[in-house]
Amino acid sequence: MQIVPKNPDMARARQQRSAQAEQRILAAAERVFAESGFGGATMAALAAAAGLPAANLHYHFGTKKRLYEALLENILHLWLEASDSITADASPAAALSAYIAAKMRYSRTRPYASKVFANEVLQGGVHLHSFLGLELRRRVDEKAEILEGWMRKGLMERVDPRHLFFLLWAMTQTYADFETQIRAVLGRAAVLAPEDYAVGEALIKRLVLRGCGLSFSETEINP
Amino acid sequence: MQIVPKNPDMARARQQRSAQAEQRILAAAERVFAESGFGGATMAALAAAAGLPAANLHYHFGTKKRLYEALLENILHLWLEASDSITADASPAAALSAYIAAKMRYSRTRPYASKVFANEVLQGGVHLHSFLGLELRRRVDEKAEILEGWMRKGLMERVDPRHLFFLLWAMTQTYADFETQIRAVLGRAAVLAPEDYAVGEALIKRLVLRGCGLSFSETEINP
DNA sequence: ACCAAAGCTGATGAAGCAGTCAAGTTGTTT
DNA sequence: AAACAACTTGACTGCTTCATCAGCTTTGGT
Repeated sequence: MQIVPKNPDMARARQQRSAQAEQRILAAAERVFAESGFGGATMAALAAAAGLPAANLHYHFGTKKRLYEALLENILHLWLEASDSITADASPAAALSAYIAAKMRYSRTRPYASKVFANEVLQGGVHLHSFLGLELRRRVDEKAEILEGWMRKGLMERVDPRHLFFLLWAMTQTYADFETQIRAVLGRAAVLAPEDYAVGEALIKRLVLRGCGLSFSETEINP
Repeated sequence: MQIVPKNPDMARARQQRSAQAEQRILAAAERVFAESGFGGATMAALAAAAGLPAANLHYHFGTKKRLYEALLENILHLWLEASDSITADASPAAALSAYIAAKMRYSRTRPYASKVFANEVLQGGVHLHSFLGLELRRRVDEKAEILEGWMRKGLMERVDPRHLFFLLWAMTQTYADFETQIRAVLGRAAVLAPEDYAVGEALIKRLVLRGCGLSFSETEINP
C-alpha cells in the first residue's frame, strides 16, 4: 500500500518486500487490537509488536484507523469463506457438520482475528455497516434459502434458518472469543487442549443436528 | 464510596444521595464502556453521559480504572445469579429452560452489561482472574455436579456439562453482544423486535433440550 | 446560628498520544 | 554510474487525556 504509487512499472521485488512488511504489521496488529481494542491499542504497542518503528507503520498505512480497517477487511474475508460448504446439492447433516468444523478451525487457528471481529461488532460495528447490511446479509439470505429448500423437501425439520446461524456462530466463536473463560473453568493453564476443541465441536454438532431432526453420530460424518 | 469515611455516625440521607450519584455514574459508564471499550472511553465521555463534570467522577471513584472495576463487580453479580434455577431437585428440562430464559432476560434487559463483560473476557480478563478461576469455576463445578447427578439417574443423556454451559452462555449472550449483527441480518432498523428474542429463546431451548435427550415443546414448560 | 465534614467543580499540570517531516538509505531503471 | 523513486526512521509537534487541587457550596449535628 504505497501512499502514492506513481510508477505503473513498479519493481516487483520491491513491491513484494513492501507487501511482506505490511503482512507482518497486520499480523502483529491482529494480536494487539484483540488484546487492547482499538482505543486501547497505541501505535507504539503496534510498532513494538511488529518489530518496527512507529513511523514505519504510518508510512504503510497512514493512520491507526486505516491500519485497523485494513485488518478488518482481511478478517471479513475469512468470515464469509467458512460457509462455502452449504450448497443446495449437499446433504443437510454433512453441510452443517462441515460448516461447524470450518468455523471451529477458524476459532482454533485464528483466535485473534475472531476477537477483533467480536470487538468490532460489540462496539456497534461502525466500520462494518456495509459489510453486515449488504454482503453478510445477502450471503445469509442465500444460505437460508438453501436450508428452506431442504425443509420443503423434508430433508430436515422446520427451523428458522437465520436464528440457527446466529446460534451456530455464537457456539463456534465462543471457543475463540471466550477462550479465557473456558480455560479458567476447565482449569487449563496456558491454552485449551486439542481435545477441548474436539469435545466442543462434537457437542455443537450434536445440538445443531438433533435440533434440526437429523441423526448425529460421534464419528465423522464427512471424511 | 467516601474517600475517607471518618465519622461512624455519618448522616444517612447524605450517604444515600452520594450512593445515588454513584449509581447514576455506573449506569452511564455501563453504556460508554460497552460502546467504546476501556481504552476508548474517556473521562470526558463518561462524565457527559452521566451529566456531571469529570472532576465529580474522580471524586467518587478516584480513577478511571477503579470506576471500571466497580462497574465490573456489579456485572459479575448478575452473571452468577442467573444459574439459580439449577438445583438437584428440579427436573432437567424445567431447570435448563429456566436458566436459558434467565440468561435471555439478561441479554434483553442489560445488553450493555453483557457487552462490558464480553469485552473484558475478550481482552484476556485481567480484572477477572480471581472471578473466573475461583468464584465462577466453583459455581460451575457445583452445577456440573447436579447435571451429572441427573445423568446417573437416567434423567438426561450423558453430555459434558461444562461444555454444555459454554454453549448455552454463548447462544444466549449472542443476543446482546452480537445484537448489531443480528439486527443487520434480519433487517431490523433500531432494535430487535420482542419476537426475535422469543424465536431465539425457543430455538436455544430446542437445541439444548434435544441435545440432552429431553423432549421439547414450543409452549412454556415452566409457568 | 454555627461549624466541621462531605460534596462539588473550574482551572491546571504532567504524561502520553497520533501523526508529520526532513534527512537519510536502498533498490531499480536506463 | 547516474538519476530517481520507493522506502525508512529519529526527532519533533500539537493535541488529548487522566488526574490533582484549591477553593467553593451544601448538609446535618449541636
